[in-house]
Amino acid sequence: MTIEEVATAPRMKAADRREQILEAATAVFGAKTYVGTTTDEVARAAGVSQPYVVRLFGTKEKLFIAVIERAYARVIDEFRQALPGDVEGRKERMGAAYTSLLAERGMLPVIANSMSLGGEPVIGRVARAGFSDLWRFIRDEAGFSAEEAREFMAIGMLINTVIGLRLTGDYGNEVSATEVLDACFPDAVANVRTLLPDAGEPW
Amino acid sequence: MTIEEVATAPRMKAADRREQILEAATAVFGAKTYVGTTTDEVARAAGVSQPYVVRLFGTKEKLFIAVIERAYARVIDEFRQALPGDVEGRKERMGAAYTSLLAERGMLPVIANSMSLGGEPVIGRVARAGFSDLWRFIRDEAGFSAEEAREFMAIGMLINTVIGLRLTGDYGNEVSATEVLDACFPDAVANVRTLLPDAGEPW
DNA sequence: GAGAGTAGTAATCGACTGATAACATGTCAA
DNA sequence: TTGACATGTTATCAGTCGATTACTACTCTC
Repeated sequence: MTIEEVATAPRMKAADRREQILEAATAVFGAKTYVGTTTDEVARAAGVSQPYVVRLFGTKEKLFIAVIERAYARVIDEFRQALPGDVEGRKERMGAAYTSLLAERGMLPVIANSMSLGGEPVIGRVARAGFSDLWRFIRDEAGFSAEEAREFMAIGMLINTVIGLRLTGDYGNEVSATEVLDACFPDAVANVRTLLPDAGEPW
Repeated sequence: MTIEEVATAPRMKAADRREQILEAATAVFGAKTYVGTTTDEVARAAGVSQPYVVRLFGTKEKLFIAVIERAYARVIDEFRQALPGDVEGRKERMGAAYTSLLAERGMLPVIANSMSLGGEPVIGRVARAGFSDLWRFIRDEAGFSAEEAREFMAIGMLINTVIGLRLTGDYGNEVSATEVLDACFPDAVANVRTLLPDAGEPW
């Protein structure tokens, strides 16, 4: 049995396979949006057949809901890990925690995408709940004031925009992109750019 | 010839019909995203047949590009009208100008949607150009510093999120939503809510 | 070692969608 | 008024996608 075969070996335990599919789905949904993604693309990214994806999650909608619930939880978890330490540096640490999630494919884009689906009856509810959880964490656990929370979230949304637009590819070539990136990622532009393969499709 | 017939009367001049379709398309694309919208929905919203929409604009993609170019231009135009007057109040006037665009169905959502389509080869380029135009206007014509521009844009993106999530429906019922809305629309919450029919689909 | 549950695939289908083709009707200049 | 062009429509198609069905193969327990 070769290593490659092990990587996509069949007969994985269902829970593990679920997690593997969720990770793949996050990447694909993040790159191509909820509506723009086919269950077959998710399946191939996860190395399983399309019907299996559907059967494991019921419907494409339920799969997406699992993806964004996992994503919101992941962000909050990452924020929580950034809490300990001096209070003055807390905001910076949490900001760094957020951008560090760029390394996890689709994690941020999928959240951004969910925030434009408020019109969807089911997904909309889940997305609003996720947003609410996020906001409450920042206010209650992180102890931000309403103004601080607004500013922090606002910058986060701007970062999402920069990611969604793939502005990183214009860094250095286009004045606006360069300025925005410098503004969003104060001293981490070089680092961030290594995480974002420019025009590369699947984040 | 009845008035109703006049309203959707045939034989409109092509330029007018184009504009009418663009307006309808903005509303529909704004409510259901680019990928999630069918050319037939746009056609019915505009009161014409689906093939005619396709023939007037070539493809669905070209139609969407026309929609977002029009939307970015509209926003900048609205900002420009807010420039005259004392410099101190400029930022507030521009903010009000932005939220006033909520009255134009789909205008803001369509821009928000375009900003998540950076991965699309053609649309992505147009969206980045629109964003760049916006940024340059704020920096050069409005005279914002880089920090001011970042903050202004960031709040704008947060507003887009609030809109996309349909958070307004939770105002008063849900603490997070109430706080965010109060933070985003300082003294215009009541006014803004009249512009946003809560759970209503087509913004 | 057998059989029952678990993990997975191949085949297929109905519904939808963007686009095209063919055709119809209104308008305007000469 | 006529004919050429502009403004539209109906009918239809080829491709795509989520979901279902029926089947196979592995694995673990008793």
